Amino acid sequence: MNEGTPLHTGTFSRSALFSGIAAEKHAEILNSGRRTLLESGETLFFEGDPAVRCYGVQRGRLKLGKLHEEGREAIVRYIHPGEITAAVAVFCAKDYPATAVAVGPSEVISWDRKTILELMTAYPPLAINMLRTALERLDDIQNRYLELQAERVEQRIARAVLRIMRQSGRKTEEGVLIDFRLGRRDLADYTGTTLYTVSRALSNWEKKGWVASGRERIVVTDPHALVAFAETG
Amino acid sequence: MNEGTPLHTGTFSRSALFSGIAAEKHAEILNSGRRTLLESGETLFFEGDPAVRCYGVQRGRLKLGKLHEEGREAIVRYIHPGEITAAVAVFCAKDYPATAVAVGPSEVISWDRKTILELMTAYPPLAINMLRTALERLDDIQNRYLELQAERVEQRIARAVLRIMRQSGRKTEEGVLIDFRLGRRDLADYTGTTLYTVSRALSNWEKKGWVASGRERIVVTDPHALVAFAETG
DNA sequence: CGACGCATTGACAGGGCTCAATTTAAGTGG
DNA sequence: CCACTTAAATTGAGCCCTGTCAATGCGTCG
Repeated sequence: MNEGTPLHTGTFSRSALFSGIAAEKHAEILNSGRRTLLESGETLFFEGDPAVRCYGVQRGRLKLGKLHEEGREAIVRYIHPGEITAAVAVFCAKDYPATAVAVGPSEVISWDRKTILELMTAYPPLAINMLRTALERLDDIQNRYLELQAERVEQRIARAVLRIMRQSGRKTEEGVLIDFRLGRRDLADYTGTTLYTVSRALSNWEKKGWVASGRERIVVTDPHALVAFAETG
Repeated sequence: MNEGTPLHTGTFSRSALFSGIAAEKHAEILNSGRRTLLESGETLFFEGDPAVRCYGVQRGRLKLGKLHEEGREAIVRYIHPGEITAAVAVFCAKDYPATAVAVGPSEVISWDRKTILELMTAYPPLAINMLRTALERLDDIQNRYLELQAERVEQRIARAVLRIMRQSGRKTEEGVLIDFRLGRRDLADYTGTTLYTVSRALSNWEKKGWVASGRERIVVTDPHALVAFAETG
């Protein structure tokens, strides 16, 4: 699963989060956090008030999900290296009923509420950068909200595949491979549909030669065609 | 339209945005912005890079909408007094294809990118407070995203009415009145459905005695029943 | 190699969108 | 104050997309 070159790379310690902050301060900020290794499938919880922490992903990938009564789960987003998550849990006092599952072995750095607030007061650019990423996500989810309202399922699935591909694609000779285990069920939970509909869409695209898919594995063989479909319906 | 007592009040100058900042600095921050009066129906645009500004609502109410090809509009949220909007336009360099329409006569204060960044660097709590509200909205829209995925339309409409009621309700002897012009079409754009479906839902609830509605006017006569319906389906 | 989990495919039903025709209410100008 | 205009709301009929359920196939991992 390591062939090909990634379209997009990110490392936490030199992410946009630290722009505007002197390089020698990075280490200080990183050291005030706690490093944790996660094995594939391990779950992080964000509930339990005093102990809430926010997490930066160093290595690996987290699947941020939220439950909505009766077992129906939705995937809110994937958290890639260089990104931070669960800030909501830290800043909005109330419980944050979400869970993050490690997709593959991962490494995270976490801070408790008090520490992160002190760091932000000490380094205003840190607060501003966190604000920027929060706003980017707000924009992202607002767009997905619009799509969910206005577009047909198959179109939404196409957009989701493309979005994930841009974040986690590896260029291979076959096409762009999504380089982590992504099942039909995951895509369904991410786009708000059922695994059956996702399966039908993929079969459909496979016939047209736009993708090649297998068990928890998707390769986009004709990105242009898929983009065209995503945009015109 | 002024009978009854509001459930919820807000003024910009003493909003959560300024918590942790010395009172005498409020005026300084407010004065570095530009005051604008809007008449009902007037529209703000957030595109046009150099001039982008973010807006705080002093008085009145803004309807934040986003277009999605072919005239289909979605209402992202209502901005109430004490809240700020269009921070996305300021922080994420790209265009923010959204518009805010004044619902009733309104007054806003706005800052350009440079000014707001300087203010946040000078007053770290300002950045932290903006981060907090951004995260609250992120949480809000994530929840609505889940609802859109998991719930039936009628249930979503109920949640929307309740949400708006909590923000903009006035207690009258008839029930809780939503104190601004809110048409079927608005509710439909807010919940991702059609005005026909909204109309049917309201007719339905009217028969049950949960609401009393008229032209661009909704009174929730039995909030408990509506809450029960919103939560159980 | 066997068993479990993931994926595929078909049949079916129904929720909600679309379109069209009316009715009701608000606003406007004489 | 009333007639007129215009926009909002209601209601019905039809149909399509997509969720649901069931049966089967297949790839992986223990």
